[in-house]
Amino acid sequence: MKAQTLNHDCSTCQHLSKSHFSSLDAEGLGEVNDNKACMAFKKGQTIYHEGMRVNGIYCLHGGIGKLTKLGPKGKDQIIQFVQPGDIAGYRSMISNEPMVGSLIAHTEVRACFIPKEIFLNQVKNSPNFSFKLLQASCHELGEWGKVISNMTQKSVKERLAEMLLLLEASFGKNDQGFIDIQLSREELANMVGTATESLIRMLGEFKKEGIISTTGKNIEILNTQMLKAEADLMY
Amino acid sequence: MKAQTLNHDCSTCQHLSKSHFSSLDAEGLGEVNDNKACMAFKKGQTIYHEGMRVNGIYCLHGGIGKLTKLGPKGKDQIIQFVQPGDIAGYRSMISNEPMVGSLIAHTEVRACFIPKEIFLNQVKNSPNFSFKLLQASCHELGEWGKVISNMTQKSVKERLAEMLLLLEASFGKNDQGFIDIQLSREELANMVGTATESLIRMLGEFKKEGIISTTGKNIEILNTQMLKAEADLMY
DNA sequence: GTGCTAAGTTGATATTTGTCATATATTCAC
DNA sequence: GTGAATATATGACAAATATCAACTTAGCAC
Repeated sequence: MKAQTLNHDCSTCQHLSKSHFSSLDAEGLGEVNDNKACMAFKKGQTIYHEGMRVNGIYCLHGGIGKLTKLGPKGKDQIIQFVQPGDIAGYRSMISNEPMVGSLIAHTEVRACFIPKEIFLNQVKNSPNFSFKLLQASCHELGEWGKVISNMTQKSVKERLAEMLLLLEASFGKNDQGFIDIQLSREELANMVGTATESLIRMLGEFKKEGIISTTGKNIEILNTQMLKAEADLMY
Repeated sequence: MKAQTLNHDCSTCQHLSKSHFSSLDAEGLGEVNDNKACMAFKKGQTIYHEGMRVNGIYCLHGGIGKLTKLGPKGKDQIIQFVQPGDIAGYRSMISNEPMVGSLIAHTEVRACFIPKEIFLNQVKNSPNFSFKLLQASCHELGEWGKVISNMTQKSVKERLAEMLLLLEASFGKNDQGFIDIQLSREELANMVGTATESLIRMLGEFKKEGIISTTGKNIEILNTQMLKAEADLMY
């Protein structure tokens, strides 16, 4: 197996088309490319900490990152996953606030660090890019609004059902039909906002009803319709 | 009492300085001013409905609006209040999605409707304005992130305590020391994400402990420190 | 004022969820 | 491989919260 070139070129990055950076012109992309620093992070490593002021953003091009937020009770809640093509940390950069969450390498992660000034230059100079970011953040606000009303109004079981559907939608299935991300029961529990034991019980119920099956950390959705019904989705 | 002029001028609007429109130049503001339509809404009236596609945004200059989101159980949850100087609906306009919530006049409301194309013109032509919006939406994302982890990890009592503090912070106190917004018990319950009866009980506990006092819909915070402790705020 | 309606309150009880203890399984260093 | 650490699972119980029913109060049209 050929070793992956660590310091690859943005213009030939296979994730460029999915990234906001695709709306930059050649000059802008060149500036980013010339000033970025490619980095590799081991599984479990913290890329940046909540509350920190970071001097740039990270653009993932390999692996999966997780954005976690320390809750008032000291539990780390997973707020969002970061996948190749996604950029992390731009919110804090733009609103000039500390990072609202920590970015952790959930698998081995490869990411480019782009210094704050270079990033802000693009925002300033490229109306296209800036509008793309604005669109993205507005879209995300809508999504988070849904999350808020789901979290406050749905039961744990409904939230779990919905989360499983969301995980399958964003990570897809692997060859064996399992959702293509590995999460511990504790992580699942933290995402849904419940105790680990409760989560295990509800997973068990779904298994008993034949809606899902699990092998270790692998989860397969057997009956999407029933799961949607459990999630109380009307759409 | 002199009747308020309905169709007032943006450039002399007393809320301009608090509004994102303040970052427009004279020409841009003029374009907005020439194309806006001032409107008045009675208490309880719906300004726009969730799921609708609206052809513009609303800029409040009088009264209080509430942004509500229909939860999966059919309960209307208040997601956010809209105060003079705030604009509502810009997210959907920019991400080109249906409105994520309904805007309801919580008191009598006066607002200007600014057509979509005029608004988007300013976004396109004024980098300042566009960046302000980007900053605002990024800031809001941070706030909503906090809401998500609070909602999922805190108890109802803690959430109520925090909400009371937030209400006082954003609406202030009136002459008699009451928080300067009137909300029904049901609305309070929906904001916190609990049943009305549960909310009443917890308000009762706070009263018994001397932390707050209530007269009808009026609520006064008697002991901010204790309320902060109840909210489990570490900051 | 009378009566009507909606909002607020309270108590009893059911349901959901969390906590603690403990058992079993899995992983990993060595 | 062995054993220690960690993750997963299950049961019993406690706490938090929702639901239902009844009742009281406040607001409002007439």
